[in-house]
Amino acid sequence: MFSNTFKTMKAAIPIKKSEVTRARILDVALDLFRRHGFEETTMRGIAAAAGVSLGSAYYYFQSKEDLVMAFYERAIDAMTPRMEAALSGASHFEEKMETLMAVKFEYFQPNRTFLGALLRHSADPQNRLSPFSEATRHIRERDQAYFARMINESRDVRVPTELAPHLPKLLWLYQMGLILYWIYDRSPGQRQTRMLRKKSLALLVSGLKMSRFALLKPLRSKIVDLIVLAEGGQGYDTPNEA
Amino acid sequence: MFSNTFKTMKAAIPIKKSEVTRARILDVALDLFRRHGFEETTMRGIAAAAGVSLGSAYYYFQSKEDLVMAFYERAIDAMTPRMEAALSGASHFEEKMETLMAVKFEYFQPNRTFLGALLRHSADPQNRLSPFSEATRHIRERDQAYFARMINESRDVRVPTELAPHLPKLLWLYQMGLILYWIYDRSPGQRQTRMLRKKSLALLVSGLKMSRFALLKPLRSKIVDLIVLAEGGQGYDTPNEA
DNA sequence: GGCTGGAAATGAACGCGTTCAAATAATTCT
DNA sequence: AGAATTATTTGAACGCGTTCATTTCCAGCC
Repeated sequence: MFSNTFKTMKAAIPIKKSEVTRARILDVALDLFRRHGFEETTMRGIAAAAGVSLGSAYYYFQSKEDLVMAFYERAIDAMTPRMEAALSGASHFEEKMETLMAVKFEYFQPNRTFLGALLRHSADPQNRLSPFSEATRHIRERDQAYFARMINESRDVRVPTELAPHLPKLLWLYQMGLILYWIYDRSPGQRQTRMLRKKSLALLVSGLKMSRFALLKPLRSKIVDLIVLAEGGQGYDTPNEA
Repeated sequence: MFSNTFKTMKAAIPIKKSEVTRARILDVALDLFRRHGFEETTMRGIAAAAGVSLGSAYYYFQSKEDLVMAFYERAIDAMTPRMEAALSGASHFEEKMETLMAVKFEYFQPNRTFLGALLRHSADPQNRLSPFSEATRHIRERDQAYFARMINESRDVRVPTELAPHLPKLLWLYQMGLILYWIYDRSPGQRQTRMLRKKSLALLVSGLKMSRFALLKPLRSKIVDLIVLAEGGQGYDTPNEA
């Protein structure tokens, strides 16, 4: 079973040959995606460049989209330690948020163009590649957990209790929006997005601070109401008037 | 050239035969889309059902997506009189907004499912079918003009002058968001969306009314700032700090 | 009538993602 | 060891959207 388990050696590292092949196909594919874009890259091209038959490529990846899913997984794994560092490196909420997002933007930078081909299905929760799909749920939740941690570990921002449980999802959504904007940002060096990141985050922070004002209680409640309604909807039996 | 120009009749209406064929293909296509969905319907199937060859279908419509574009055009033409009626029928802002959106939801109702197949590219402004694309610009602008009119004709809502020029686009965006939500709303009868429409509109209206408070001036300015930054970006040379 | 040029119509062919029955290689069982 | 089972590999084939060289149609002109 282990092709690298030499008969004469005891301590060979058990890496399946198939996993090497799988990794090679993925590497080649991502390289081609980055260089020529998602659409332009064909499965036949990937197979040829990886030195396998077309059928073999499909043996390891059920579809072309699956290659992108594998990229997703790889990305979140690679970003995890950097996100940890970002969280412990900063102390204030705004700074934490900033560095957390910087990790993502830096990591996705080389893949920005082909990431677009992927996120253009983002509005469709039915599509596997959508950030809202069932297939990406584990990635999404793992990601949102970081925002939750970030909120808990920030002592400078106090969130109203009714808003607190929804904040991780909201921040994640905010981040997705920025990434989406970034992908289609045609300004040189995407400085448009950089500006938007800075200004919107500042606004977000002041909004969060404002959200505690007692005067805004009714408005806040209505907003939370709306969030609950919009996000879940698993058969809440909502009364006619709120 | 005019096949329905009978030799013995003078006043025959000059409808090109080709236009009849074109319309027939479109009718058949939309019918199939509605009944079986966009993906499931093939160009070969459309051609067969319309009684033309595959090549002919492509003679009239450059692509499968073009059929959807034609649907768009047809939709906005059909909705125009109803939107006029909606605007003049109501007097208050909230009511106008409500009826205006009701027109859309009613018209799109029978096409809800296949509209999804189309709007799932909505996040990609490069895609022709996206509501943000260059190809749909004329539809979008024509649509936004209705929101502009609605604001002007509503005497019960006064909008801060700095916010006013952006409001049509914002309202249009709000509407697009609701439609998108509606399309993927899996609750029975999409009552989830109905609730969301009601509550979010109420919140929107109170938000608009609040936006005039002098106390909120700095916040408002920052938001407008953000809107300007996000929407255009045609090379604004924005200073470092705002 | 025949001629002509553009509009309309055609079906074969291409490249694509994907599927699949079959062949081959590797591993496990006896 | 050999047999049985499982993992991997293969290329042909399918259905799709799309393209294109070619043919058919038809109104206007001689």
